[in-house]
Amino acid sequence: MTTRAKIKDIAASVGVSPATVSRALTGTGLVAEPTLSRIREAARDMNYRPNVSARNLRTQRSMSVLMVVRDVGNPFYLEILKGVESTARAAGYAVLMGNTENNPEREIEYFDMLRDGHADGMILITGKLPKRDGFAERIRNLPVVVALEAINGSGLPHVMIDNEGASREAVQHLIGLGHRRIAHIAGPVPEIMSLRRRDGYRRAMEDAGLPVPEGYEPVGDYLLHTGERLCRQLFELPEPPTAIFVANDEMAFGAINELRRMGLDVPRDVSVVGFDDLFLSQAFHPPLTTVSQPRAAIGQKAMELLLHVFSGEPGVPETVEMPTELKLRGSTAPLPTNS
Amino acid sequence: MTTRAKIKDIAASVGVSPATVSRALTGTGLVAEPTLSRIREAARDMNYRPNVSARNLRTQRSMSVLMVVRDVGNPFYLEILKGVESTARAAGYAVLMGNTENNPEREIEYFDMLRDGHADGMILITGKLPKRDGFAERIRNLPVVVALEAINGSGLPHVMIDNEGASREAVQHLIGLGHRRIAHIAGPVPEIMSLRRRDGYRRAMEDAGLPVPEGYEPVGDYLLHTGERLCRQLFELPEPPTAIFVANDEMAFGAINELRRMGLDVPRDVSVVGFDDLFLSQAFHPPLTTVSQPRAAIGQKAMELLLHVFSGEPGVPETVEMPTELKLRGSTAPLPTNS
DNA sequence: ATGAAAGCGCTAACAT
DNA sequence: ATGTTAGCGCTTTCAT
Repeated sequence: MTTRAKIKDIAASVGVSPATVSRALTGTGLVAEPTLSRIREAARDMNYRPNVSARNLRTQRSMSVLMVVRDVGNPFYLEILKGVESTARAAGYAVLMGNTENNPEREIEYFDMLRDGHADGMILITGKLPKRDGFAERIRNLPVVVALEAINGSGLPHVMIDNEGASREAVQHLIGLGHRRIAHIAGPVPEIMSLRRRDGYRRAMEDAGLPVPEGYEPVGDYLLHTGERLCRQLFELPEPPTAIFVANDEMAFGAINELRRMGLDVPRDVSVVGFDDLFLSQAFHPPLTTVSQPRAAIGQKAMELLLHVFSGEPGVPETVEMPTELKLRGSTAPLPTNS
Repeated sequence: MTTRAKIKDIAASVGVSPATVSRALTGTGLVAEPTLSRIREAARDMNYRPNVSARNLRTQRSMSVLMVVRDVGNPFYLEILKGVESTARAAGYAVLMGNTENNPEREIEYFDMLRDGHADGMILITGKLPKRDGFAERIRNLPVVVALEAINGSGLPHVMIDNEGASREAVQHLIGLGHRRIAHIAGPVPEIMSLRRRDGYRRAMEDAGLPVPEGYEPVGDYLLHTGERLCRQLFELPEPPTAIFVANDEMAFGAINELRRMGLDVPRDVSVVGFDDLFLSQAFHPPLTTVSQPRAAIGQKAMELLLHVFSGEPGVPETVEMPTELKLRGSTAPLPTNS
């Protein structure tokens, strides 16, 4: 490994000034044809690569974006990352991944990275901001786009799905199958996303004139075992449900496993609908009927929004809503007429 | 957002030279106590953050590492990333994620990023290197660590599991349950990892004096539907197996679903063992008996190896082997004695 | 169309 | 213990 070639080396080798080499290689200024080719050739021969630190220092941009999630270990975010990444790459940006683990300190660290020049912009998928005084104001004009979960009153552009509408559709599907005793296992309830999904459930029930009995809306935390526990709880009620709309797939898996343990068959005895359409939802038994989110498209859109912000052009939309799709699979069935 | 404070501004405000400020803030040189505190205070007041481009340009390091996988969408890599990330952070490094999608061109791009100064080192989890002439030689001395899959003859340090030993143990478990007709659904076979797992299967069979009949080693590609297809194929053989060792969980899910479709019960009629211990393997029905890899620990170890390389100290081990664990769950059962 | 020169913000010799 | 100075590699005025 010889020492790295610098722009000066190319200049010397071709017999021009460093400035000309820079112009030729960045394609910005005009360089005459005989010189241009010779410079490009020399660069290739010498295996030249521009030093990003030097370039970034000079141009005051890093050509990187930061995507911050609350848990890198969650496969859900990966498809979003894919969408972000491909769009970013196409525009010449690298993507850095950040992981907050729900720790506000770490969120702040990532905002700091933005200010450090580590990245030119950020895509936040964390559902909340650090509760520092004046934090929301301080970041209002930072190049940040929020994905997946709204952040109350942050004023930042965000790309979302219609959680309430999608939930309503899911519950309407159950109602259409003849179910009347439909329960909802909710997500962690102070969070906007969980509330929206529960709103959708309530709305569908109300529209159909169906009651939501006491105990039909247990609150969970999106984790497998909680799905099991809350499902058991539902079936200890005097009038257990015949169908459950669960706020995410992971808890839905738990619920289905618990039903099986209780000797109930899904979908014959109980119908279950999830939300997310995880990688394995169709491999599950029974294949899960669930709300599918266009994850890659959400990532793509978020990155497009960020590029729009970068461009400095006006008219960045504050909210972009992406369509969802209710995937009808094997975990839902008509209510037997004699039930 | 006022304009960003620079080191010069702090120097002016405190009444010292920029060099002193730098020394105080980096903690490197000794700065006397009255000055030190005043500088720190001023930095905090002015909300100072060092410009990374400038620092990197000067120090010739980026304090970032690159973790490159072949598919960010695969949840399997996430736990590894977690291990890498926490270790990297503790050492002051940021982690960049790269995604090759099995495209050699993109792999080369990431190697280029290393040379660009984008990152100081790289953790590769791709199982192969671009087949450029002389590529292996060119990178031999680069700060690169390979994780999870060996790269034949790359000479790079790598952290692995004992694929052969773990597979052997898995098959021995089936043998111990009384199974004799044991098949193996393999991974893509030119790849080392698949070969090792198959070797482990063969070794266990041979040690037990069991035959591997024609057609008992179909070759797959780690995908769900392939698991289904190859499983069906196995049961079209004159003597179908009573147990299957599948090279990864995803194909194992497919196999189990296919068995159910064929009216066979797992584990009553057929036992199935997987490899990976995915997030949902214990939520699956039946819960999958499988080989668990210490993913976070693998990531952590890989990063530690990279830090060792950075340190310039000798004695970087070429291979580190991490322990696996066979998780006994519900997809395996003793062979009925009258079978 | 090309060159000369300055400077992005920081750190590290070298001096004192 | 602190200041002076130079320079990391690049891009970009400003000349010509």
